[in-house]
Amino acid sequence: MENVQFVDNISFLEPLPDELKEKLSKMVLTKNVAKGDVLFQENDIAETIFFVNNGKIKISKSSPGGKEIVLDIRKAGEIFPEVALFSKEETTYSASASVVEFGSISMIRKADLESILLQYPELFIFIFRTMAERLRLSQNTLQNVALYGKIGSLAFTLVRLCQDYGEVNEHGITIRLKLTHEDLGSFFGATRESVTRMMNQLKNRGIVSKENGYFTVHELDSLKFYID
Amino acid sequence: MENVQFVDNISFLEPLPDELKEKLSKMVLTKNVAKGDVLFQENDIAETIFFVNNGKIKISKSSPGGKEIVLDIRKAGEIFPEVALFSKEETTYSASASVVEFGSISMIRKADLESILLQYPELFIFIFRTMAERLRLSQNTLQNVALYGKIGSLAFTLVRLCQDYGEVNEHGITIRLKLTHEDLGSFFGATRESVTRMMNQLKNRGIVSKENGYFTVHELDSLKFYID
DNA sequence: GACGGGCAGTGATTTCAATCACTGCTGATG
DNA sequence: CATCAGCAGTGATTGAAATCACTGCCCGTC
Repeated sequence: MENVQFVDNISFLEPLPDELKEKLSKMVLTKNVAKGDVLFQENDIAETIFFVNNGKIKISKSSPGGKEIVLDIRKAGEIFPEVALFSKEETTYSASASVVEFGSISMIRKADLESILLQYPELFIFIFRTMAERLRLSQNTLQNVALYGKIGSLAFTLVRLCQDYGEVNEHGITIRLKLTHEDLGSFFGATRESVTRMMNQLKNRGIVSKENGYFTVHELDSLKFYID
Repeated sequence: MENVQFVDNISFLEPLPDELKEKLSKMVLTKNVAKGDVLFQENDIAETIFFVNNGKIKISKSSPGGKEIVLDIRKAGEIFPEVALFSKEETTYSASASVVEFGSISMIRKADLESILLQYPELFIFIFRTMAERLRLSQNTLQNVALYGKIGSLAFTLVRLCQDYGEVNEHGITIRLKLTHEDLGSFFGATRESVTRMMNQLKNRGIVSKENGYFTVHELDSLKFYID
């Protein structure tokens, strides 16, 4: 069954008693998604919560002028948007979600997941913690963008991506996400050209390099130096 | 009793059954605080959660260079830092808290409040919602700082302060918080001089004015125009 | 193997905001 | 009521990053 597979993909559901797992499985709808697919847009009514079984989902907000800020990229095993849980009827999503790497997602109605959470506080606590981490991240990013300049924000973003998507190897930490300079800039509001210039600095100092589309950080500590 | 008073001050505790209220009252310590008092610093071990009975508490992060970013100002009836609840042992506060308007606060051990929350899911949901709102706010601020310039951020900050601290009167909405230009700038990372120049623009256009230390917004819609 | 699209690199210029260096005002305090 | 501290206002200058306008490269595909 598709949906039995789903429960196994999402590790934090593991501690659930079999009975609840069964129940959950019946509540979700699983489907494949392709790069570029839009799961929801900012201001749509928030009725559905998503689990990522596979692939990568970009959570972002954009301005009428076409500029975009990426709040997060969710990967297998993660849930989004937790922020919509337990919100009032008619609350809207506060960001958009689109697929950046094809995969599979499972969808559940907000109210259904809420009732499961109330039956199983351990899960509720897990989601609470997840949201607390997002809040910390968002506030840290804000601090960087507001207090340190663009280079500080770039360094912060690279460190963060190393944590979430880093793969340690003999050269350092490789970020397992295909990213252009423009993509990087959209994490903190810098233009492609600015990112290019800043990355050249980092490259010349031997801190970062790029090979076939993936960035590798050679000196994580030097990056942290830029942050404070 | 001090602590019976405390429970009445915090409106979201109201739906609690008397028995739990009683229990809570025994767990909290209430004390008066004066302007400038520091309740905790970033990186202190997070063991205590606070309720504001009275007064205003500033939640902020600062840089080694002495610059500061204000994440929020909490007022009577609010709780902080929710983000620390259910965190692992030894987790530290991610921001500092200091008193900007004297008043009274009640303190409770993190673990004690957690156990109450688990016994009373309605409260847990309330806190969850509060945190979701903070996350939205933080992400919106980030969007503003990164995508719209400083004027956009200033406008956003004024709108936000109107919502949280606004008092509607014949002239418009007066923000019931004593704020200097420097204070305003610290919400989004601008210097005093920049805020002065931008505020002059807004003043000349009749959008905002300041009388004995309090800002009044005359045209909220014009401000929103700066945001998008 | 030629073509075209998407991304990176780079110089020149402009724009926005920080910084520096003052003056002026106001309200609290001895 | 004189003094002083803290905040606001303002011009000049500097600096960081955006914008504009290109060139060059790599890679997929026709």
